[in-house]
Amino acid sequence: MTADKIFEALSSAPRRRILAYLSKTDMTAGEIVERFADMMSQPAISKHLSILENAGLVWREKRGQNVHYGLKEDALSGALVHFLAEVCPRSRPFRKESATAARRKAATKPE
Amino acid sequence: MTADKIFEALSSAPRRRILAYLSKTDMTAGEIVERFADMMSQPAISKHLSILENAGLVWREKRGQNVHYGLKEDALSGALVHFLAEVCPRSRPFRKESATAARRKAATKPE
DNA sequence: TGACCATATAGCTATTTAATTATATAAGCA
DNA sequence: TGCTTATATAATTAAATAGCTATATGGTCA
Repeated sequence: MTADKIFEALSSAPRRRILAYLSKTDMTAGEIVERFADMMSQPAISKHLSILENAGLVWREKRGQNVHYGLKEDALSGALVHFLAEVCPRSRPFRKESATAARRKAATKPE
Repeated sequence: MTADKIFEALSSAPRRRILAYLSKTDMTAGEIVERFADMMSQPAISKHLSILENAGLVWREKRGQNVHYGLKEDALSGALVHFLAEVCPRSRPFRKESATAARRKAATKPE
């Protein structure tokens, strides 16, 4: 939830790749592990997922034997837009646009 | 210049703080060191600056005895907006806005 | 209950990171 | 030239990260 945790979570290429997968659709841990087959072990992915969850960037839901993960778009775009607004003053317009996007998303998929 | 380097550069709180300073005005290395007095040594700051430069997020110019640093807003906002567009499909509108902002910035401060 | 999935945790190791102090480089000035 | 200031680099060390294998946890199903 803090900027520290979010940016640290984003500093890993595998974790950014997981976020990209989740941006298309929710997935189970096992499905994500498959995408990294012969590249990384199951426990490694599990760790990455817990880091992402801890940063507040993904949600997790146990359904029976499986654990489903999904992207929390608001948290991600919110954090980056906030940072951009702070550090790229000339990009201020982003802010207004972000508020709109956030509202649109909130209406679609309440967390 | 790569996403890897940029996100790794952004993963450090002191480095993000340096970027925030530079978003207000260009500074010399020494001025930046002062802001971190009794928190971090001069060589530590020097290293952070070289990581930021290496990621393409700041420029550096030697003027006499001093070295001036400044933010490369285009690189920073470009990278983050590109990432947002990839990972937060519902934030697509950002893209159009970003193109506008980039053009505005390019006209103001060519790299 | 007992075997079998799916996922998480433990314990370990190698690598990377971030800081420090000490020193080098190079510009400015007496 | 020789001193001082500004910045970078080197060498070292402590702590954090990322991966692995092995194992635990907890749900499902016969």
